[in-house]
Parts: sequence; C-alpha cells; structure tokens
Amino acid sequence: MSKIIITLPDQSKKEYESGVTIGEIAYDIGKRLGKDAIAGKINGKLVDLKTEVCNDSEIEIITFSSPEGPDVFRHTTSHILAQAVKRLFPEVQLAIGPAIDDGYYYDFATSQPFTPEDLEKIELEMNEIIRQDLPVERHEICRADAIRMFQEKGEKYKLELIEDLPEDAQISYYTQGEFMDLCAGPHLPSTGKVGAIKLTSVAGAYWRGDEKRGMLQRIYGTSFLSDKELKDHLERIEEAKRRDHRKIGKELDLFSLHDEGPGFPFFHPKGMIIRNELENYWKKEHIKRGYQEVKTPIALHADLWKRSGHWDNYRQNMYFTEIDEQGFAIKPMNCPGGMLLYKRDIHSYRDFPLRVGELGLVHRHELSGTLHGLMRVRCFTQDDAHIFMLPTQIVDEIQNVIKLADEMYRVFGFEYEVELSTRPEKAMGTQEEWDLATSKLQEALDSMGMSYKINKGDGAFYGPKIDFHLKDCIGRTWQCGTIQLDFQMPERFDLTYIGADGEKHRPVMVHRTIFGSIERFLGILIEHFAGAFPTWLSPVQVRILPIADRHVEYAMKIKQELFNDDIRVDVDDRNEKVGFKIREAQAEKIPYMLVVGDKEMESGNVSLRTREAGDQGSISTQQFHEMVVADIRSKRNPLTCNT
RNA sequence: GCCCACGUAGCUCAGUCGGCAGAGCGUAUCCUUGGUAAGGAUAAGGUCACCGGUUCAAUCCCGGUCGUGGGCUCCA
Repeated sequence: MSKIIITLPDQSKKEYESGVTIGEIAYDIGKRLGKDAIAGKINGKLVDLKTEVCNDSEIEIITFSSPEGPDVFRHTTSHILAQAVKRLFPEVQLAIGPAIDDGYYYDFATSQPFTPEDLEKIELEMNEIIRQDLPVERHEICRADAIRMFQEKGEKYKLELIEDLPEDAQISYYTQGEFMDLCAGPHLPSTGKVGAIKLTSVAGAYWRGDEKRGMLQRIYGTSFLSDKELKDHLERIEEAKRRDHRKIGKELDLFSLHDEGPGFPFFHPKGMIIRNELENYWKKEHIKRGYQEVKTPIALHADLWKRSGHWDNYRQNMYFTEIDEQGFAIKPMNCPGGMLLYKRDIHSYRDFPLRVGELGLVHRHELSGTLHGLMRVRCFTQDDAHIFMLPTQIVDEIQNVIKLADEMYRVFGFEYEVELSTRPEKAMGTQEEWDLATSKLQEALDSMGMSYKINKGDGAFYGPKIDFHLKDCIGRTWQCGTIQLDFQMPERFDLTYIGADGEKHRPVMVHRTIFGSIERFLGILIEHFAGAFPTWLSPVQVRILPIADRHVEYAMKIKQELFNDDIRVDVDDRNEKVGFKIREAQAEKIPYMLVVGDKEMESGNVSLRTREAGDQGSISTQQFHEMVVADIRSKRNPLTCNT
C-alpha cells in the first residue's frame, strides 16, 4: 500500500495512508492554522473535502477567509434556501442556485410567485436548518442512475442539466437531511457552519438566461460568517442608496425624468452647468490632440441606414419617422453621418490620422425594463470621434486614445478596468478581418502593458472593441469609454484615400468615446462624488451669506468681483439666520461659503467656510479670490471617497 | 419586452378592513436683523397616475393602460 506524504504549513511532513481524503488533511492543516477548512483544491481545482488525494496532487486548503471561501459557504446557503423552499412548498421545482458576488440566488419553477411574506417564512425555515446543523454529504453516481433518480423526483430542470453532461460522466449530488440536490460542489461540511443569512429580493429570471424559455422565480440572498459582517454589508448597500444619482439628482435639482418621456432625461440649469463644463473640458482636450469637431443631423434617410448595416443589424433599437413620404431614421449612432462627411472630400494619406469628433445626440429604443436614471436612457450624447488612418497607424493611434482616456479618467479620480470584446454571433465581415482587427487592439494594449479581460463574443456588429469600465467610490463598475475598430463602414461606404503611389486605397476607421455618454458619465460622477463635485464642476462654486440686510450691498460687491472672473457665485439674501443659510448651502454641497457682517465690512475681509472643513476664519477677499481661481483651474478632487 | 413590487401635495412619506384627504419639509405673506447646520406666526397647495368595472358610495376592491423600483435579457 502506497503512502502519501504531505508538507504542512509549518514545513513538517506528515505521512498518510492512500485513500486519505483532502478533508482529513485539511483538518490537520486547519488545526495548525487555527482556521476552519471548508473546501480544498487539488491541482488548482475546487473539490469537496471527501475527495481522495494521490501522491502527486498539489493541495490547497480553502478556509472561510480565503478568496474562494465565501463562494463555498454562499453556495451551501443557496442549498439551505432550496431546502427551506422545498419544506414549505413541496411542489416547487428546483432550477439552479449558484453563489454570486456578495451572495447567492436560487431559481425555482412555481405556479404562484413568492410574496414578501413567503420570503419571511423561508428565512425563518433557513435559520431552522442552520440550527439543526445537518451534515452536508457528497454522493457520486453514474449518469443513467442520476437520470432515473431525478425522473423519480420529477425535477425536470435538473434532468435537463444532467442530459447535457457527457454519457460517461460521474454525477455528484449533495444531501443535507431530507434534501438532495444535483451539484458539483464543494460545500461546507454542515449547515450549521453558515452564520448570518438574509434574503434580499425576489425577481423573475429566464431559465438559462434565454427569454424564449420559461420565466422562473429567483430568490436573492446573502450570507456571512457573523452578524457583524452581514450588518456591514447591509450598511454598504445603504451607502450606495444614499449615493444614488437619481436621489441626489433630484435633491440637487440637476435633472428629472417625466412620465411623458420615459428614458428621455430633462436637464435643469444646474445639471446643464455640469454638462457644459464636461463638454468644454472634453473639447479642450481633443483640440489639443488634433481633433476637429463636427455636428451631424439627428434624422437621416432610411437608405443611409440600409447601407451602413444598421437596418439589418440594429433596426429593433431604432426610431423611425416619415418626411415627405420618405422613410427616415433617428440616428442611434453617429458613424453613418460621419461617413457622408468623409466622402465629401478627396483625402490624402498625408492628412492621416484624420480625427473627427462629435458630441452627437443619439436615440435608441432600449427595452422599457432596462431604463435606469441617467445610466441607461433612450437618448444620450455620445462623445464620439471617428479616426481615419492607414493600416500602419492603427496601433499608435489606439494607444493615443488609451492615453487620452487614462488622462481624462484620472482627472476625476476614477479607477477603471479594461475589457477586450471579440466577434459576436451577429456580425458583418469575414473571420480574417475580425482576427486582424482583434489582434491590432490586443497589440496596442499589450505593448502598453495594460491588463485587461477578454469578453468573447461581446463586440459590436461591425468590429471588436476595447471597453473602459469605471469604478465608482464603492467599487461598482460602469462601461463608459470604448474604442471600436471598424473595417466594415469604410467598405460599405466605399471610403478611399490617395496613397503615396497616387492610387486609391481603403482607410481604416476607429470609433471611440471617452465619457461614453455624457448622461451616464454624469450619473457616475454624481455617485462617485456623492453630489459634492470638485469646484470646477460645482453648479454654485461660492455662496455669500450676509448676516443682516445691511450687509447685502457688501456681499453684492464681492459677488461682482468673483463673477467678473467667471466664478459661479450667488448671494443668499433671504431673511434667514446665518445658521440656516449654512445648513442649506451645505446640503447643496457648495464648496465655499463666505459669511459677511459688520466685522468683514470694516476689515474688507470675508469669513470663509468650506464644505469639507467647516469654519476657516477670516481671509482677505483678494486671497480668497485667488484661492478659488486656483482651485477651479487645478480641477482638484474633494476628499469624499473614503467609504 | 418578461417576472415581482409600487404609484397619495413641489419633495419625503402617513392614512382610509369602502363613507368630506393628513404630517413634516419646501413655497407665499407678515413679524423678527439674527455671527457659522433648522427664529416665530398665518396661508395657499391634491380628480389619491390614467381608463373602465363592482357598489347607494371607490383614493381603497377587481380588470386594463401608463410610469417607477428591484431583477432577467440587452447596453454608452
């Protein structure tokens, strides 16, 4: 009989009989580490604690605190959820129930939807199962037996899953008490190991994500080792709610949505100030980098969209209208208009790369259920640009765009993730073209040493793309910037340039955005700063608070001085006390407040109060003036990202 | 688009197991001229999302439409 030798964390070696399970070894290791072993990895693959170890196995032990740990105990919690549902509603069929970020869900096929009261009952039953501390056991059977077993139980979704597995597959299932579930594992050793649980919501979800298949009832929940961790988690969710751009947008009077225009946001004067600042900044940065700016029309003839491929590939997202008995479409993208502009002139290779920017208003008929504040709307302004170039310029030019995006995101203090999306199922062009385009994007990223994730099949219908996902203060990510290589549009529109040889050639084209859409970017900014914008973006930068009526004239004089320097300043001359005015200015997140009364009028100073630091004492008007101008010019970020 | 929940004053929300609709904030007017996060008084404000049904009577019960929220799918 062969022996298995394992090196323990303290470098001591221990010998085991063959047939030892990873659980037995984990127990020894766990004892030494003072931690609970909940699962193990053999050769990098998560396995159950009952899996046998061979001599050449590379073993890793998963504890509650290791990165995979939460997945394991949340997966077990999802089984506890399913068990509780089965106890209360025996007729319900089980679909799937994985661990997800921060929690888990389980999909059920039911005749009646779950009510909030049902959730409460299920939660109580789950706590009962945890209290019973049922051992979780792994079993393996062959595929045929598994099919027989789940047929008997009448679990048709489970059957479908098994039938998709290869003929010779060993099928694992798990039991805890009276409950059993098809599952690859791994799981906690017993249900009592789960700490605090909470069911968060119930929602509909399609079986296997396919809208043509049935709609299932999905219960979402989360679980943590301790009540404290659960409490912290729920507090983070509360913080996200406090930062919700829809709430802050209303409170700060930035924008609104109306029943009369679902998904078509209205921008209020204060929201427009931020928009305009963003757009002006965008224009400045682009002019610096050799971009020209154009504006193309919103409605264009249907023939153009047939030619561009949007008719065939994007029609279900487009709005149409009729002008003089001719079909027109409202543009969902800016490119076809840009193509027409390009074709007006004969272009020389000497003019390349030709960078043409457009803050273009596009309309897309998004499904009603997907609309979300400013993040997902039906009309939005893309900070678009089309770059025409020689094939040899692709890598350089894409790097230029990546650098521009990096610089602009940095100004706002954003961290971001990069993704590369490849050919989708519905796509124009040949595989070779796609491979070439994709490899160019990859080359640009690789040579800059960027780390990125590959999203297979997620590209646009005309080309592969690099996406920038911005991370907000509390770690959520949103897709904003995109760089899309397009070999199709130039072909379809027969774009040409005159090369050094005097002959016509086909240019390469890139579509790109940095903000993505002004609307979404503003939404993210609101949440990122929780409404406390850096001074350069603040709708009101300075508010002057006269103490009594006799100080208003002095306040107006200071206001005029600042106003002459394009500082956004107002005077709160309402008949209220200073305390009240400060309270309101603070709620409006105005960066600077100036209190003026008898003392200030006499000395010619102002009393400064800042949004972040409160009372700052007396300062000369001149000094304050210079301070604000410098602050605005620096685009400095406030220190609000500390959650 | 699909599943679930929701829709009451400008805002945040009570409320009516079917019988004249409520608070706080905000707004207006008046008093107060006050020194760093809410001074006081008075008043105006609602077809209870919309359309239909049941009923002596509907904001409430039922059906539909629209919208919003959380998900699915999709996406900047």
